[in-house]
Amino acid sequence: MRAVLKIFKALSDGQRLRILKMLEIRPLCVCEITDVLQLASSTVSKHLSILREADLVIDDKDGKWVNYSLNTSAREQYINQILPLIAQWLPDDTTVLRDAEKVQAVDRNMICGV
Amino acid sequence: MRAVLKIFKALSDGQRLRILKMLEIRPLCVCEITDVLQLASSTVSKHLSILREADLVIDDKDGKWVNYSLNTSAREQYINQILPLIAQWLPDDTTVLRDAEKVQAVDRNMICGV
DNA sequence: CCTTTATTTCGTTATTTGGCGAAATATAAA
DNA sequence: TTTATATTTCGCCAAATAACGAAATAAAGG
Repeated sequence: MRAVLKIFKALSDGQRLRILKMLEIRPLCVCEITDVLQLASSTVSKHLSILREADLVIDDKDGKWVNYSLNTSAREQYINQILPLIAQWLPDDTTVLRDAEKVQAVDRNMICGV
Repeated sequence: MRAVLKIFKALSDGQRLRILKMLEIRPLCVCEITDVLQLASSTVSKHLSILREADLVIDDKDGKWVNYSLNTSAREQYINQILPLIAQWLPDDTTVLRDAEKVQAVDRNMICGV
């Protein structure tokens, strides 16, 4: 039950849902997500660690960047079953749509460290 | 997004997950659930109202009793998709199994108002 | 080596949440 | 109508959570 609870707790926050929906588009680094959500980078980092602890996302170190992506090949069935559900949810949510547009436009070399 | 968040928040508590797993067996009244979870009835009532607000359960008034059951015919797809997932999760969880045994044995006329 | 950039960790604060008991409500039974 | 039972609402407290900024860590580039 511990694992399931961790997953639902991770999913029960608006910012983290937004992050997951953004990651459906493509992998993102912390500062790209920070730019979209308009939160402190420490806050975004914390959200990502909660998603990672729940096995919903994985992180990939690439030089000074850490790329986060959906854990689409998780060992746990919970993740394999819930991520596809979320992927088909909220297609018309205004916040999610606006975030998606921002993700399309964002370039990490432009926005990070400005 | 509000509706989805409500659902995930409702699911992100251990006692509420236990309640949902118990309701998979059969509809239950507040005092039966109170007996299994060993919480104050006011606390159980609050948990049930959160599950009801999320549309995960429905309540049926029957005299002095209020029977709660899974909302298996919800209008929202979120509910229709997530309840079956939860139904197949945690089949071997010790707490869930112990709760299930208690539900089998419980008789509202015996335990309520003792 | 030193500086810059990206990220994480830590400490603090405000808000939310889960728990209880007492009081209020509703219904059944006497 | 009075009493008993089931449930909900309310007010309170303790614990958990989301947010921030500052400090620590890690890697790139001069």
